[in-house]
Amino acid sequence: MDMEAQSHSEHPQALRLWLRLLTCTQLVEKQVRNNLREQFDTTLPRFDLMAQLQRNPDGLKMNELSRRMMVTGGNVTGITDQLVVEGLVERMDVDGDRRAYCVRLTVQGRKTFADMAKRHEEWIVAAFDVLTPKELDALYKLLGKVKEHHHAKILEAV
Amino acid sequence: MDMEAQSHSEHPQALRLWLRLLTCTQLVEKQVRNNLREQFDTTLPRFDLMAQLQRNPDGLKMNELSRRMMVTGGNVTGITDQLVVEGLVERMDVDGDRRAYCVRLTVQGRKTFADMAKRHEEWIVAAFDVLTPKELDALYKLLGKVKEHHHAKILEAV
DNA sequence: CATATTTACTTTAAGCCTAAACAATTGAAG
DNA sequence: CTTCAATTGTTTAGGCTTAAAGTAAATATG
Repeated sequence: MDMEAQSHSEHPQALRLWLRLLTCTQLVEKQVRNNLREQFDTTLPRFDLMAQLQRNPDGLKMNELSRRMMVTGGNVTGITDQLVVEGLVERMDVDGDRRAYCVRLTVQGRKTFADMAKRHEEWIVAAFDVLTPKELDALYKLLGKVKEHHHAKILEAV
Repeated sequence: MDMEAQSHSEHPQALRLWLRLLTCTQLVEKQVRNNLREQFDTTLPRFDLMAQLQRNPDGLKMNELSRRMMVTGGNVTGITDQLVVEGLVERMDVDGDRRAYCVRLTVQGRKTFADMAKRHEEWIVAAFDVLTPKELDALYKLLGKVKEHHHAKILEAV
């Protein structure tokens, strides 16, 4: 029994798809959150922020983190504060712009993230291992159309 | 530029798929949240709770709402409190169990929800109208496999 | 240079969400 | 009946998230 279990039959296919998309995402996401909490005593937002920094070893400015993570700047401030207290990231001054910070993983942060990322990948692979490589690819491409469509509509509105 | 834009090429296909699934869900969800706020001055959790009650005109107990919405009981308490203050739902006593409440839409709640649901359906249809009916169905079925797989793993763990 | 606008980040208030602890009731077992 | 366990719902503390307002610095414009 979950959110989509009772969608009315007269609902258009798009609505049923949306509920199922939401259900799938939430199932996987809840699993990841639980695992991060139980196995590493951390949270998904902190993991996501560190993942961005891992991909950008020279560091990122707060607004770049905000854009990449698709969350507000105030949110990045709070998560970064926590990670600084935990000693996993550091704020570095930016030459030539005293307004900005450059956020980087610390040595400890890189080590900690590497451990988490390894397990995280296993969880994700397990979540989708019911699909064949062909199905995985088909799903990826279909979602790509949805994503591009959304992007196009945003531009059109401007 | 979003969360999946920089996933490393050596990442397995499952990881790339997960990031894209998350991105798509967040794009649509953010749009729905914004529309609900701007056009109806309400939130997605309140809309979701009312949607459950709309499908169950005789009302639902708190724990049934919790299960269907896939959130904790404490969360349902908070959202219900808000909707009661707004006059959109009411708590009814349950005969024979003085612990439980039965939550129902009020007359005003049914009217308000009907307006919102109409617009909500339009937003969702628009979000996926880039897909043909065949593609919609294919996506629905692929996600169904993922969902059932997850369900099966939960049972297996017991 | 001086003013005005934009940019980068933080703070605040409010709501969502969870896990854990709590209170009250029900039901089961002796 | 009595006691113990399970169920139902709430409360609490802490973290995430946003929109909006605020601060400080950079930049554009006259």
